[in-house]
Amino acid sequence: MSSQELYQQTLDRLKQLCSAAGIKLTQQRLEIFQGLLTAKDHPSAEQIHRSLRAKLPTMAIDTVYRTLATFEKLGVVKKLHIANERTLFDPNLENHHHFICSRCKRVEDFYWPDFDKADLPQAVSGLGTVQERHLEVQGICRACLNEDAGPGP
Amino acid sequence: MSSQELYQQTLDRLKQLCSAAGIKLTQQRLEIFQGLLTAKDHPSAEQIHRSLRAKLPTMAIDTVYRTLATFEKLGVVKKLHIANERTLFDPNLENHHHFICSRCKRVEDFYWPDFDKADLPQAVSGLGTVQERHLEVQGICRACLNEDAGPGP
DNA sequence: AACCTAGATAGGAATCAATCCTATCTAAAC
DNA sequence: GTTTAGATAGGATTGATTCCTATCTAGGTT
Repeated sequence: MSSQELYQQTLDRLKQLCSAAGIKLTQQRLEIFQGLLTAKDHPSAEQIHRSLRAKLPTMAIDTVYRTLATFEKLGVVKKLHIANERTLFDPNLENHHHFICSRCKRVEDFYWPDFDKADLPQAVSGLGTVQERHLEVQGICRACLNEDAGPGP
Repeated sequence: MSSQELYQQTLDRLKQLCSAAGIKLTQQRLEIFQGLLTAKDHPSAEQIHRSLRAKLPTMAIDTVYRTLATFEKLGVVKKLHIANERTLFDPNLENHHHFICSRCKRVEDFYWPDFDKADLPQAVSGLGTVQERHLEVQGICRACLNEDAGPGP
């Protein structure tokens, strides 16, 4: 698929989402949407703002926050709150979980379909109805482990 | 056990923790420690500050934050980051998980020892070494469900 | 029991993410 | 093209958290 076609597909998808929600398809929303889809990690609002600055130098950070909040309602992103990190936005819509490096704070996705399907313990049903589950695993990532090992003496 | 004995036990525990870490046992640290142990929920720094104001009217909010950070290092509390909520501090040291009401944001603990012991999927070991796991379940709590039902017509 | 001193606190100032305000702009319906 | 409800820009504001520094104190010393 050409990049022209990819662009068209992206635009169509957002057009569809916006019209379904009854909101306008603005240049800003389109750009932020594209920025999210091309992001391979979990960007913060400020990262997105910075990455769009070259193309749209007048875009306000408030617009990024507002648009991300809108996208959250549309189900395009989910908020991520990691200790000592600013709020991150996850454009990965598939059901997934997070591995967080307690040293460098990098966040990696992983999948565990068997767990997603498994029953939760009795105790939980007593607390209320469940909408979703998210597993957060803390540890040290490969990169940081390699740093520890370092070059030999 | 009398409340006098309970107090003594609390004081001994903190004394031990502080001397092990080589830090001073101050009045403020003791009070915040006690406030945490008696809290049945997950208080914010400001809640703790408010609850101690009557007894220690000069305590600075900064001291609460600093002390909670110290306690986190000592392993006395864990930080909790819930969407759209201020940072909460969890004094529950047992291995446990959280049920978060997406409506009222109340956080409830639950336990799942079988899951704590279960193996994580292959994918995770590729990402790094695991230190801990925490399951976050979102849903609607009993109280909010009852509100929905409301009084009949 | 007064003395020392490294570490701790109080109080106010500063920071920083996030949101609000409002005049202006624009997508999209007519 | 006109209209208008909803959206944005840019600056101001809020609110949680942290920093600064003069003062204080826990806990070891004599």
